[in-house]
Amino acid sequence: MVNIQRVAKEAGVSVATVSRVLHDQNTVTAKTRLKVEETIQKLNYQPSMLGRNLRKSESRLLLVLIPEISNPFYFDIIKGIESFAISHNYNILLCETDSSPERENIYFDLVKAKMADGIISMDPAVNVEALLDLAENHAIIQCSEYMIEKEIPYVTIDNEAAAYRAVKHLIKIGNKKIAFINSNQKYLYARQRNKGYQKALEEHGIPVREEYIFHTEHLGFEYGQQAAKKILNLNDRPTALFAVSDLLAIGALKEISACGLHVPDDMAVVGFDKIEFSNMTNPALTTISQPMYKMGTIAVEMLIKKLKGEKVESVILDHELVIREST
Amino acid sequence: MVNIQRVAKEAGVSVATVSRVLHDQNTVTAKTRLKVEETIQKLNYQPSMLGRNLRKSESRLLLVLIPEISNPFYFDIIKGIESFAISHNYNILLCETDSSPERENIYFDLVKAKMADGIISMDPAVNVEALLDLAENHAIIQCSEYMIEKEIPYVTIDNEAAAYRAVKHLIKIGNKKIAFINSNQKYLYARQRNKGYQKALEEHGIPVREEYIFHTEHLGFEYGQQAAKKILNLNDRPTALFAVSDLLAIGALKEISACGLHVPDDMAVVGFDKIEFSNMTNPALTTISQPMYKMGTIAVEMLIKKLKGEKVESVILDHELVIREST
DNA sequence: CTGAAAGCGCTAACAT
DNA sequence: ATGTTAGCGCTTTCAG
Repeated sequence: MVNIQRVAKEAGVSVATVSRVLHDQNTVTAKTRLKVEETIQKLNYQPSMLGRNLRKSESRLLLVLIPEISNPFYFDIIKGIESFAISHNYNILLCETDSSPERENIYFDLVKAKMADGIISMDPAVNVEALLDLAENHAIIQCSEYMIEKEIPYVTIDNEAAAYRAVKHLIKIGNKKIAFINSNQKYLYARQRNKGYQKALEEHGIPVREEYIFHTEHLGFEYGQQAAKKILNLNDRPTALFAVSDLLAIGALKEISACGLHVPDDMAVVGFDKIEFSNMTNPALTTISQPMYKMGTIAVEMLIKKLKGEKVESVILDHELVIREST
Repeated sequence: MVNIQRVAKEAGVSVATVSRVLHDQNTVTAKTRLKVEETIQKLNYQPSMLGRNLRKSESRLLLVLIPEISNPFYFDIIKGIESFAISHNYNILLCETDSSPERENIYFDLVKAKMADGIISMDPAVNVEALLDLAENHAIIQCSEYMIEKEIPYVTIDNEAAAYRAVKHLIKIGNKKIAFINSNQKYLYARQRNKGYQKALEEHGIPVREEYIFHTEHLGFEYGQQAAKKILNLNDRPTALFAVSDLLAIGALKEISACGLHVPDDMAVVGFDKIEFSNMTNPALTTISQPMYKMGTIAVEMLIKKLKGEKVESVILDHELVIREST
């Protein structure tokens, strides 16, 4: 392996000068610079980041914690994160936690061991204690999910307002019996969306019926199917349903048509997230769209600021209702 | 930051002893070990990987190159890679190349700069020259895609046999006019699957009709839709279609039902990959399943072997035909 | 404008 | 069983 010493010797200069050339410092004569650059070419020298990292005590690696790599909700966020990070000379380590504390710990340890500089956490099931603990000495940003009253900066949308908007849309087009497929209430976003659901109903004088509200353990097609099955078996069958995730809504769509019913005539359906699939279903899904890509870029921007020691403020972004064929 | 020196001083031993305790070497007295362990606890010492990495000249980071993070084809492969890697103390840097050479180069440079130890390439559009060049001095494995006659080890399935199997199934259930949605022939897998398609037809005395073969630039729903549109407009309309990717097949499904036609009665459809979503379509998609997870674990296993300097052999895995409602 | 040298935190060969 | 020490490759301060 050819190192900086070797280049210096070959070019007849000191390692300091090679380093200066490498970093575009103007304190080098054109002539010296040329000589060094030629030598670098000739020897095909590539500076090792290992040395650099140790010296500067940084890794330029950022961790992104997500529960499941296959959840399409994260795709565009990750794209945003990646593009911003790369353009600022950071790399992204995508970490699938499976919402398991052990798995999470591996990644937390990576930061403690200086193998990564900071974390963007998108796992709603993250171990809060551990995260807060880590945040004392390390740069951490939460994306999409967050903790009220805690000092970890976050970027998110207004979940309550978004759910309210979705349900209000269902009411406007004539539905009064609206089922709600929510995920586990231990997640803040689930509680907030539940609030939005209830608020919309109450505002229109529609009583909230507990038997219309369902909770799923995970976000996946099959959980949507199961919930839909229960909804369809209800005595006083709802005419519409709102699911907190497109995945759940798509599963429900499948179940509804499997029962020979028609969307939206027999049952209107609204999802959440506007994942790409949601336009491929039959009928195409009405859903809430979040500015994913932007959320990603903002999250890294905040993280990099934090890494520099700057003060960062949390951000709440706008959402949109995308009306398609399912309502 | 508390370092090994500090621990050594505090515990009244040498840094070597601390290092020995850290690495579970038995050459340390129980008493000394205890003292050191207590000190580590007390100071909350966490060894820095930066120092370790420089010293050992390794990063324990593996790159996984994929064209698109959102392509479900890769999900289980990645899961397999991750679990095997983590259990062997490696971490995975998932790299989205967008099939762009510039983007790819960023990652190749990461390896050259010793920031990563090796690469698993799954990008069929990878810059072959650059990859072969890199492979001269670095550990590289190809997964799913590969190069014939080149020395980079790979793990894959028999694409020709799989396509042959799919088309033969369509013939068996009574189809003679079978359209084929392939991706760009510049990819080896596309050429191999094309061979399988032709072989099945020829074996049953069915002439290969050029107008039944379509090529898409990318693998995405919308490309499948477009191709299906053309197929449906054909004078002598096919009664079945085989797509080289579930994504394409699902797009086709959407288009077919949008035209008021019925699958499988008017048009039987077979996909490829058995992505999760392929079971959520209406009707559920018949498809070819590859042992993704296993492919992933084998790929890392090969890479780690290579890193150790061992000789590795390429592997070809089995596939399966999963018959569902679309045929 | 350039060079010498310290040192980032760790491992491991060698010495005791 | 434990300590001493060189050195991984780099950046940066200080001197000249």
